[in-house]
Formats: sequence, C-alpha cells, structure tokens
Amino acid sequence: MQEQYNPQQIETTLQQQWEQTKAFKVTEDNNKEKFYCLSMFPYPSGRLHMGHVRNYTIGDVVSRFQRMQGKNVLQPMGWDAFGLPAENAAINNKTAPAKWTYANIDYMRTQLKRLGFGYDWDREVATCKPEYYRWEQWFFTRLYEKGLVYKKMATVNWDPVDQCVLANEQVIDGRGWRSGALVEQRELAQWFIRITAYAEELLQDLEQLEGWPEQVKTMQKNWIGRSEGVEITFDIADSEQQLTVYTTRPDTLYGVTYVAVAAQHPLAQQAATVNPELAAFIEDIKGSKMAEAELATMEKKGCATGIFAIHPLTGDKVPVWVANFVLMDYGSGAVMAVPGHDQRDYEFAAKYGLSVKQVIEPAAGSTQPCDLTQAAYTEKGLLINSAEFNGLTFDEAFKGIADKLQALGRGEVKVNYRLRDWGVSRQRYWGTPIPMLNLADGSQVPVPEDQLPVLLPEDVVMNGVTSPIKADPDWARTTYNGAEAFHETDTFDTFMESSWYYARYCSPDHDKAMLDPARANYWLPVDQYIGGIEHAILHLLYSRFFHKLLRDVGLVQSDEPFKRLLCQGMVLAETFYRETANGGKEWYSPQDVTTERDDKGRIVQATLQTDGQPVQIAGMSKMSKSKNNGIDPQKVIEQYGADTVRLFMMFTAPPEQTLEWSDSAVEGAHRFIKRIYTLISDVVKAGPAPVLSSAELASLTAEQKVLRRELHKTIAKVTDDIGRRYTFNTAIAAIMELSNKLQKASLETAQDRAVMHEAAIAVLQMLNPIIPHVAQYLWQQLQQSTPIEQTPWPVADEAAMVEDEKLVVVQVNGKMRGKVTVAADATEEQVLTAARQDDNVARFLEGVSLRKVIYVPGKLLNLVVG
RNA sequence: GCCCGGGUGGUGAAAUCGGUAGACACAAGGGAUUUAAAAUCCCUCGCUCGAAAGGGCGUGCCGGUUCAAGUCCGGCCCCGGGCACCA
Repeated sequence: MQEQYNPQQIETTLQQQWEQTKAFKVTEDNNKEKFYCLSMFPYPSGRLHMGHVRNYTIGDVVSRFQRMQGKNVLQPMGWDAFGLPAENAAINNKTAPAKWTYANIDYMRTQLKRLGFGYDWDREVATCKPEYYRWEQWFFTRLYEKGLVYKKMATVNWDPVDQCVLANEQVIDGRGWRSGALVEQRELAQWFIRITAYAEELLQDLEQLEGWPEQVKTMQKNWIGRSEGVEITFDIADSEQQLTVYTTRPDTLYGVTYVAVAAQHPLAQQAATVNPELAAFIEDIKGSKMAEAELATMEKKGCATGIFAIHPLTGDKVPVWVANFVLMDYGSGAVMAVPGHDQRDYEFAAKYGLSVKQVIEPAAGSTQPCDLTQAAYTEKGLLINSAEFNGLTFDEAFKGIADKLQALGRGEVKVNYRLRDWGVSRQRYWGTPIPMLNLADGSQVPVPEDQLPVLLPEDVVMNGVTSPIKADPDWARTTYNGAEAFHETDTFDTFMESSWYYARYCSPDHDKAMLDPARANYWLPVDQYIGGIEHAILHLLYSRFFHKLLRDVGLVQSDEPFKRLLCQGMVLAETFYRETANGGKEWYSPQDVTTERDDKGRIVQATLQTDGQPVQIAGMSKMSKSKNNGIDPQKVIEQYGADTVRLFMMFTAPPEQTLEWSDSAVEGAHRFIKRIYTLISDVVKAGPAPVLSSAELASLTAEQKVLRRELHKTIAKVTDDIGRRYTFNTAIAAIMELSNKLQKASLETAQDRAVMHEAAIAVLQMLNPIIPHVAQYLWQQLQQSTPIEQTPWPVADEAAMVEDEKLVVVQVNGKMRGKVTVAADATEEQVLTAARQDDNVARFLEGVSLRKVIYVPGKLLNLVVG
C-alpha cells in the first residue's frame, strides 16, 4: 500500500479496468429486479460544466447504490446533439455543425470516463445520427396517419434585415441579435402535434407519479391549466358575422361593456381596410415579442374598430376593440371584457374611457373591498344588475346563464386547457428534417416509409442566415408517385429528440423498429430520472406525452416514462468584474482572482492575479459564460482527482438545492478522503483481524460495544439517507462522524481489530457509490478480492443498536433547563423524579406550582408551571 | 405580470412526523509537531450579560395557533427557476 494518497494513479488504473471489462454493461435478466437510472443527457456544447458533473454524480451514486442492493442496474449516456449553438459555433469557427458536434462528443465522453461514471457505453446514442432520427421521422408519419399532426399558421420572430426567423433567445430588447434590426412578428405555416388531445390524461396521470416532487407536478398542472367555462357567441351588428369568446366567469356576462380581439383577427383585419388609424395601430403592435412574460408586462394598448357586437342576452351594442394583449394563437383570438370584475379590463377601460358596469356584489365573508372607482372587484359574489339572475351565487349563475345561452343557441359549457398544441417546425438546419412532402397541388403527404430516413447532409457551409437545406434547391427536390415533389425544409424542435431517448437506450442497436418491445418493456419505465429543475415543464411534459403516444402505437406498455424524479439545483460560483471605459462590465474568472478575508472570514477584497489590482465582488451567480464564472471540472480533477469532485458535489448541499462552488470546501472534501486513507492504512498496519464470532460479540468491552452501536446506527442512517431520502449530504456527514470516532478507537487487541475491521469494511462499502475509485483501492488493501461494487450493501444489526440509556431533555414552560439520563425503559414518574433532582430544573420549579406535565417518551419532558 | 421554489452563525448546511436550533464541514483564532514550511493532530468558535454556574436574545419581516413553532396558519419583503423557438 502506498503511503501517500495518489488519486490520479488509483483512478486511471481502475477506469481502464472498467473500460476493458465493460464493468457496467447490462442485459435483461429476469432473475433480478431491474433498476433503470437515467440522467438527462447533455447538449454537446464543448466541455462538461459543473452542472453536468453534479447531475451525473447524483445518477452514478444512485446507480452504484442500487447495484449493491442486488439490482440489475441500467445507467446509459448519450448526446442531445441537435440544436442552435452548433450552427453559431459553425459560423464562428468556419466549420460544419456536424463536425463541431462530433468533436465535442468525443471530448466530453473522455471527461465523463475520467469522472468514473458507471455507464453502459455500448448503449450510447447521439440524436443527430440517422440511426436515431430515422425513427423519429417514422413516428411522426405514424402520428400524421393517426390524425395527431396538422399544419397551421403560427407566429414567429422575423428579422427583416437578415430575412430569417429568430429564436426567442436571439431577440434582445426587441432587436435581432446579429442585425440589431427591430424584430417583427410574421405568420408561417407550421406543423403541430396535437398534445391537447392528451391534456386530460397528462393531467390525470400526474396523480400516479408518487415519486415526483410536488412542486413539479403543481407546475405541470398549472401549465395544462384545465378550466371549466362557457364559450359564447356574439353577433356582429349590421353583419352576418359572429365572434366567439371563452370565459370562466359567465356570471359576469351582464357586465360586458366591450369585446377585445387580436390584431390578426378577421374582424380587425377587415375593419383596418377602411380605417387607416386602426391599420396604423395594427402595424405598430406587430413589433412586440411573442414571449408570454413580455406580453404580461408590456403596456396595454388598444384601438377601436368601429365595429359593434350584440350582447347575446341584453341585445345591447358593445364596441369591438383591437388590443395588443389578445393573441390570435390562443383560443379564438377574442375575449369579452368585464371591467367591473377583471383588473386588466378595468385598467384598459379606464385608459380608453370605456364604461364600467357592476354586476357582482360582495357576499358574506368577502375579503376584498368593493369600490369600482378604485379597482375591479374580482372575487366571486352575488349577482346584481343581471335581470332574472340577480341574487344568485357564482355556481347558480354559471349554470343559469350557461343554460339560457345554450337554449338560445349562443353558448355552451366547455372545458378548456391553457395548454396549446406543440409547434414542432423550426426554420433551422441542424435538426431532424421533417418527413413531409409538398406536392404540386399545395397539399402535403408524409414521406413513404421505404424512403426514410430523410437524411440531413452533414458536409455543409453555413452562411449564418439561410439553412443549407433551404439554400440548396436540389436538396428538397424528389418525386412522389411519379410527379415532382419537394421535401419539407424545416426541421423538428429539438425537444422531439429528447422526448424519447430514454426509450431508445433500451434497444439502441435495433434497426427494425423504433424500439424492441421486449427489451423496452423489460427496462421501462425509468425508475429514477435526474435532471435540472429548468426542465420541470417543457421537456418533462413532452416526454410524458411521447410515452403515451408510444403506448398508443403499441411500442410500450406503461403509461408514464419516469417513475421517480429528482430535480437537482444549479451550481453557482462567485463573480468578479471591473467596469470598462464604456460603462460595461468585464467579468473575471474566479480561478484568476485571489480573495482576502477579514477576521470573521468574510471576503473583503479581491485582486486579479495577473496584475494584482482589485476587482469588484458581485456575489454568487449561476455558472455561465456571460459572467465568466464557470469552473472547469477538468482542472479540478487534475488537481484533486475525480473522487474529490464527486464527494464535494454530494456533501456540500442537498441535491435539489443550489450548490455554491468553494475552493476551500473542495479542499475539505479532499482532506476527508485522506483521513479515510490514513484510517484504512492504520487498520492494515495493525495486522490481521479475526472475524467476530457470536461468542466474541457477547464478550465485547463497553467501548467496543459503543463503537459497534455507532457503526450500525450509521449503516441504518446512511442506507435510509441514500436509498429513501436522497439526502447524500447527511449520509456523508454521518460517515464523517463515524470515521472521527474510528480514528480514536483502539487497535490493540485482536478483538479491537475485529471490531475495527467490520467497521472499515462497512465504511468503504458505504462510501463506494460516492468515491468509487479510492474505495476500491482501499478495499483491495484489506485483502478483499471481489470488486467492492459487486458486494452487497451492509445491513444494520438491530441487536448492536439497542441502547440501555436515553437522554431526556427537560423543559420548564417550553424552555430547556436540563438533561437527564435515564434507563431506556424508565417510566414517566421515574423521569420526573430524575428531573426534579437536577439542580437547574429544581431552581425553576421553586415557588411555583406544577400545572401540567407533557412527556414525549425517551425524548422530552415539559413541565408547565405557573 | 402569472406559475413554482427558497431565505437558519463569518460561510455551505443539519434539525426526517410540532419536541435540545446550528450535527457535519469550510473559514477564522489559539496550540502541538517541524531547522523552517507544507502536511497532520488538538482546542475555541451564533449574538449578548456573567469570574463561573447560568441568564437573556436569536431561523427574512409583522401577526396568529400551541405546553412547545425553523417546522403549522394569515399578511408582507427579498432572491432564484419557468413562461411554449436556449437546452
């Protein structure tokens, strides 16, 4: 055994062994319980960042733990390889997106291997390979045949200078990121998948996801946004036309004083042809961005159309306005406005001098003041000014008004969802070509199955504006039934690829179908999925949707893809900057900055290493390129080894919380490994240890018994912390406490050594999922021949944990005044007697009478006095 | 703006079902070892009053429930994630 801990040597040696023996390759085995542990696959951006390291360390710890529980564990890895950054990098580096992506994958794969993650590398997938995306294309054509795919006009961000579509991310302050031109909204025909057809099931099935965080389920529920309301038809005055709105507050129908429509609404468009002021207004609001956040915070603007709608119950004429907060893409593109009982409508009415009508008055128990000169009254209450519905409650009025509208043929009760269909068309190159053909007559058909895949050319030159497959007139040209046809040149949203990769890992080599059902159904659903909270809605909802689609075409049997979900927090680091001459900020990497602390340990000054001059301290922030505060995992591995990085990640914060990078905490993690190294070293040096026989267990000294009790309590806690609670930080803390005690324990007698040996074995096994390299190395030093990851997890011995005494806290009026040690089976009276004998407790009982005694057995005694 | 989280010592955190607030670490201070340094080991460490025993205060802010509140309830402030074309 080497005197010094040498992580580089230990880790690379073991990693080579794992690679050569394919130590983590798995196949289906019906004699073992399966466990499918999946971490969200990375986008191959160039190098791993700390967020990846954290995500994959958690996954690896869970996988290795489950393996030691005797399960058949599948832990795969792959690449979410299509996406926008590859196109940008290709332009900047004068290369092709494919070449850049493959180079990144190769580099990042070596990084993952250097971290010692136990992946079955034979299952690796990259979504940009035809072997992968061909099945996605095939699946899309199936969905088309099932009527779940359709084409419609939808709005995109349009850069009028570069003549290209921009992602929301590429629009900065309303301008194109490259051209700086004011972005416009433009309508394009795009493909949609009918996720709304599954809205109800996606909502209902959240209930079976017991292993999901409540927070994520709530977010999905709100996103789907099921509501019950009434769809109401308004006639248009002096016209045959009609206008449809949806409302969840039909009880306020008598309070409607105007109707608002989107700029693209047919009525608005029509009115604009004869109304120059309206036409100018519509032109003006075309520039606003399409993000919902933008929409909600922007100034509400409107313009009267001159058109009037007829109130379906009163017959009154109400004006129709165009408003910038009504979107054509949502619902019918029109809303009824009740300024008396909706705050947005109220503000809009106030701004444009529209009338406000009160039709609800507060019911008993109302918490909101009702003063329509100040604000809308938005609570549900009792109806007034509503003809025969006066005096009714919300529920009564809902039904009464809905029934009346229905009888008049002017409305019906309808369940509505906030969820919108999934637009999957992207006007970019580096993605899966959409497998549809445009025919001469303007219709579209799916690419026939025998012509799949539609290949994306990889050897291309990017000009930064037009997609190479759009720029090349020959790429799209083909034939269909002997006639000329053109391939769709849009590609899929990259969420398409990430919506089913978890299933492809089960049979990644299958070339006859999307999945091999036998293998897929052995492994699926995923038992534990781990990834960032930023995916709580979109990716996880799309994957759940895809799983149901896969089920409905007969490829999988389960209803949900991920049984249990863990959302890990972000990784933050300190940020430092200097103001530049033009008032901007130049950010410096924390790795190039030296900090000084005051005597309380607070950072008081930071200087740049290269020039020794001070920099501004700007606090903790998510590791990012823009703040230049990313810490390169590679450097840390070179300095301390992969085990230290893994231990730091797991110890410093619970997995779902944000984690703050700290160089000194990394040092601390490294020190702990060195202490374990020394501890095992001492055990090895102390000489051979007998196995503890039952006779010896009976003859242990008091100290040995205490040590064994600590050991087995620790085993119980660590097993619960890793296996059930996923609080790896407290599991590690418990092992640290135990090892602090082991360090002080005697190794003199054979029996001492036997107890210590038992503890050393268990400590290494418990640490193995977290720091597998050094654990295996030390394991070998203890003359253990089976690789540690193949050994069963230690089991806590109940008999060893029995305590004969308990510490009971004594409170007087809820304040801690003393502690008494009593026999484990002491009665309440005995504890009370012991408490009264405590000097300090007695002091607080003097001169007052005991009114009440609360006793929590074996834990706490509260004496209420007065 | 809407939806979802979070806020505890100098710092990261712990307290699992309402029962000792601060486990385990980091930083800092003191000491041992060393020719010296590194490494290692030992001690102190929420604030405050006190020589000590011990007392008072303390989990973002205000209020409530309870024998007992970091934990439950109501209101507020601040920070973070998502908002449908970043992944």
